[in-house]
Amino acid sequence: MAEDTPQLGTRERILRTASLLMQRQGYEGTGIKQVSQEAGATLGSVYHFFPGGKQALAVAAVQHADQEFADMLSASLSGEADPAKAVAACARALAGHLRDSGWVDGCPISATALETVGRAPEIEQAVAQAFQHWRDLVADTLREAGFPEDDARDLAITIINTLEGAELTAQVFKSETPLLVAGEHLARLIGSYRG
Amino acid sequence: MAEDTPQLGTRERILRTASLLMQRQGYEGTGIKQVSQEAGATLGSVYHFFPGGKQALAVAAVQHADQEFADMLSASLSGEADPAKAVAACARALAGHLRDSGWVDGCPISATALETVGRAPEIEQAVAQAFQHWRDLVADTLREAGFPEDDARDLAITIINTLEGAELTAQVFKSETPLLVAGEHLARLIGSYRG
DNA sequence: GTCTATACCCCGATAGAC
DNA sequence: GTCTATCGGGGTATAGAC
Repeated sequence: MAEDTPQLGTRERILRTASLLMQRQGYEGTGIKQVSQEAGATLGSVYHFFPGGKQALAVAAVQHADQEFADMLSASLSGEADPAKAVAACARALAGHLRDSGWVDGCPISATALETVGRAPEIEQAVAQAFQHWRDLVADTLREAGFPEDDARDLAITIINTLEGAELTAQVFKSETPLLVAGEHLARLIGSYRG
Repeated sequence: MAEDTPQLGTRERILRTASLLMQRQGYEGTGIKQVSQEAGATLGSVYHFFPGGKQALAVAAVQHADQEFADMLSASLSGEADPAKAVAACARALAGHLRDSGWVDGCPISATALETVGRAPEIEQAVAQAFQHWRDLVADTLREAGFPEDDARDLAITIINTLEGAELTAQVFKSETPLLVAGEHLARLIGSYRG
């Protein structure tokens, strides 16, 4: 675990560590003791900042990951004028990042999502908000490029879904191919609405 | 938990129960004691049939889910002559099944996959084999419909990925929409290769 | 093959001194 | 805000009678 810059506040360090560990190990696989140790904090501090316990920590970690991923998404999407090219570039960026991490840093919240769906409503809601947030960023990009409202909304749904699935598959196969192919297919799909 | 038909062998009961629980709760969230209880077996029986412990049980459960899902996929794909329509029908079938389960029975192995990727090689390999198996079924369907080898292979990758991501998203939003939209977009993508 | 008992460990959570 | 000690429970896994 990378030591975070020491001038970071304790709460922030706990949050980042929890978010990273839950990305890699999921909700059930991540212990509060492990979070406190790798964050360089004590167990008491964790419960001081997150009195709601593990669930509250997970909600905050998901929200933190939401913002981080949204920032990366925005940067990727604004790099190209053509949204089809922008989405393909985004897929390539995700593939590179995944490979650089040794195939462990995929979607920051999908493991937690799958473990808690239908079983921990507060976490589930935070996950839904994140997905909706990312969708909206994509839909906005499409709308600004001139796509009609309905097409933009539907395309945004599929774009996020497909990247999600491709990232999972890329992790399992330890290969960039699923993400790269997904990027090209999504560009093709977007292009098919242009004609 | 539905009581399985009692004439089923103990090993088979354990396997089905483990597969179902890991589908809903993931690998880390599913305990061997819970599996044994809900399967109507004793803890000793579980270790009798799966001396490798929890990891070996998970590998067998993933392989079991692989076969079950492959059967459902084959049935869906062979229901329509046009592969574009067949994939859309498959998405609708998944959506209906997911809804009927109260949004808990999504992809049977993705939770386990995300929790164990890079951390439990044997389970990871079983997951990769399942994904490859499903891909091959789709690729075969496309090839039989006259698609060139390369296109069939790439399309199969994206089709499985997209269904995977759409199922996750449908669970989180408790809505059939992501799967239905994915089905239509995949049909459109397949159609775009028809010239 | 089935069952019970148990060893050993780590989990989430709390209490209370500082 | 930080830290230590600890509680109660559940986790995986094993031993050995039947």
